[in-house]
Amino acid sequence: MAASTARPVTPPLTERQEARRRRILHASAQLASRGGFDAVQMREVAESSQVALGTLYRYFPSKIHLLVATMQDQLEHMHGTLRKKPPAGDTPAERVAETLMRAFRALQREPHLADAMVRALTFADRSVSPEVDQVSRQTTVIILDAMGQENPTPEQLSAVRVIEHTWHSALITWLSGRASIAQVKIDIETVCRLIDLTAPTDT
Amino acid sequence: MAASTARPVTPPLTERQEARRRRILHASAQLASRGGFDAVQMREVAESSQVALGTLYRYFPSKIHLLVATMQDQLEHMHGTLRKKPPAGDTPAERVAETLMRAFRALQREPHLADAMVRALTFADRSVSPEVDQVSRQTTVIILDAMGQENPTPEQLSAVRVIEHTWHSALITWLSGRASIAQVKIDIETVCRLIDLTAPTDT
DNA sequence: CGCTAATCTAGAACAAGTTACAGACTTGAT
DNA sequence: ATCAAGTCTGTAACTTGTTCTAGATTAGCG
Repeated sequence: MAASTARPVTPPLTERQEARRRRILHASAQLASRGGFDAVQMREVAESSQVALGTLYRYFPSKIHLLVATMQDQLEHMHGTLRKKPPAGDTPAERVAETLMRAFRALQREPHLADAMVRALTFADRSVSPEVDQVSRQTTVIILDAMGQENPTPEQLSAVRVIEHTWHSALITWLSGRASIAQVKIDIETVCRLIDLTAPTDT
Repeated sequence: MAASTARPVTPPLTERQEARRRRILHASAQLASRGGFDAVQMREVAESSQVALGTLYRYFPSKIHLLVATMQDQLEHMHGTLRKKPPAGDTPAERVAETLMRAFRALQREPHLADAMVRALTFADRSVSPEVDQVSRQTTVIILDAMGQENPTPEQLSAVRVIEHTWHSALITWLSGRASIAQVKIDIETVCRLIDLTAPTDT
């Protein structure tokens, strides 16, 4: 089972197609950076990226797909950036918390973009599951990286999932103005303690 | 401070108005129970509840407001139900996990309704913050109830917030088919361990 | 009862996501 | 170079959330 894990239907894009795709993602991020989720209007994205509306929909079958893809794109960036300066904490919990806080600070620099991406991510329905899952896997990798765990136990994977849950939901409460930055920090630090709970138990 | 904690602008409703409000919420829940978020169409809600579209919007200024209010409504129900049979676990963590799993099973009985409510909750923007906050407070009360904690420490409140984060986000992953029921159970149990971490520490 | 303000109704109108389609352009193979 | 298949463009249409308006109804008050 699980022959091709990723895109089942991605006949390699030509150069111009790749360029179109980039233009679209760029326009999406740009519009999102201004007014957040609402400002990413499909007609505007099409116009900004010099592509017909129908073409936009051929590349990204819905606004949600587009924004989730935008998030994938940004995540890759971020992972690259984070790799360069690995977190310095002594314990896995500290390093994960530090990593997430660093990501959080990056999001704070573009709160509108964060709004668009995170709202899309949590609003996505089943039709976007593969893409959302991809984002989730990418996030998992980042967290495991920070933990410095090569072979996580199932227990640790649960902890990582819970951390991701908290991460997404805490972002939402922050974006909708119901939690302060300080509170998000506390929540992240709190949930990261779960790692200590599952880390040195056995072997 | 905090004179009127709740609705600042709620001149008491007449009987007929109260009835209209109930009809609307009922129609909303009913439509949601069928097709989830998408099936709750404002025109249909208006028609089902025998109210003009404009009136619907006077009562609930957006679809999201309506669905969040529907969730408040359902939460009250649930809180009542949960009260009757308090959880039987020995530790606070067990009792909270048991309570949430009970709530989860209730949601499983109406997955479409759950979809509509949870999607609305996480998609809500700042304009719905008061209402979403109300839901959050209600959830907090339910969890604290299960813990049996009268005077939670700030640390415990953080743990509760993290549990709520996990609860919402885990529901989302389940609703969008990216996590199984078993996985949600594990995540809930995992995060509830945080309670042990913060419970008997001091005093 | 009769008045006035607020509320409700029916329905049109508008906004943005999505779909549909006819014609022009590209691509790849021969 | 030519042809067929697949893409892209421009544009209109459709859907559903939201807003607006004019006229009916209701509620509270003298």
